[in-house]
Parts: sequence; C-alpha cells; structure tokens
Amino acid sequence: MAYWLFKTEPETFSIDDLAKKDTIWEGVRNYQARNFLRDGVKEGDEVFIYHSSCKRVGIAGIGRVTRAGFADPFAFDPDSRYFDPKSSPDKPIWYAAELTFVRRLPLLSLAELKANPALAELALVKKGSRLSVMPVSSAQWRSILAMAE
DNA sequence: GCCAACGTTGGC
DNA sequence: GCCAACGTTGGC
Repeated sequence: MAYWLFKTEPETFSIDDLAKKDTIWEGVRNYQARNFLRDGVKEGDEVFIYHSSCKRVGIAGIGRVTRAGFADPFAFDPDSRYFDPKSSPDKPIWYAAELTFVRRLPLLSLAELKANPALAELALVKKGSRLSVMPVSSAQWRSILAMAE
C-alpha cells in the first residue's frame, strides 16, 4: 500500500465534505500530478488531505482510495469547468481517483510540517512546489502521524 | 490583494 | 527548440 497527499481548497472541498460523502477527486490538470493519479494511486492507498489557500493551511485528515486509475469524467463534460475537448474516453488525458473518509487529524500546519527535518524531502515543503497530488513515503507518513499524536 | 514561482502557449 | 508572454497556484 502506498501513501499520498492531495491538496484541496477547503472552501471548495474540505475534509468535512469528505466525511459526509465519498468523492471523485477530479479536475487535476497538471501532468506530474496526472501521472501519479494514472500510474501510482491504487485502491486501498491512504491519503493525507491538505487544505490550501485558506486561513489555516495544513493537513486536516486522512482518506482512503476506493477506486483509482480511471479517466476524469469531468474532462468529457462540456458544462464542467474541467472540460477538456482534447480528452476523450478513447484517449483520456486526465485521470481521477475516488476517496472515502477515514478520519480527521488535529490540523498540522504547513509551518509545523516545514519545521520537521524528517519531512525535508516531502514535495509539499519544497520551495515553489505546486504539486496537488504527491507521493508520501511510509517514513514520512509515520512522521506526520507522530506529529498528530 | 500581492506577488513569487512555476507551467503552458505560441510566435519565430 | 528558444523564450517571452501569459495564466495559475498558493503562501502570506
């Protein structure tokens, strides 16, 4: 089983929303993140949910992948803001995953995460990183969970 | 709201 | 293939 970190703007979709309802993580339109969704993310993997662009940025909880490696259906919907006419069901460009809620964590702020030397290699804390889907090693996962205790 | 960092686009 | 212009992300 692998671990990941997904970013979301809580005003759009938060850990509280995930707690209410399973969701398709759609609208990832960055090729590096797409590659992780297409090739890396598998059913059963666990995911830190990170709240970005808000008052308290940081890791807010955990989800689990219930379905992975399928084409992002929103790319085919002309009415969606994520519509991409270059993507088709035959040759999809964009991929999605489905998540279910596992649990909340006491918010681990970005500042705390940055201050932990064990997380220096985490893409999230690297300067200028804007990846919205990124891998988390099992060692990093354990370090972050330990911070939440 | 500002702006730095990064990704994408398109002219040449 | 280069690179300037533009758009987006995301912390502050």
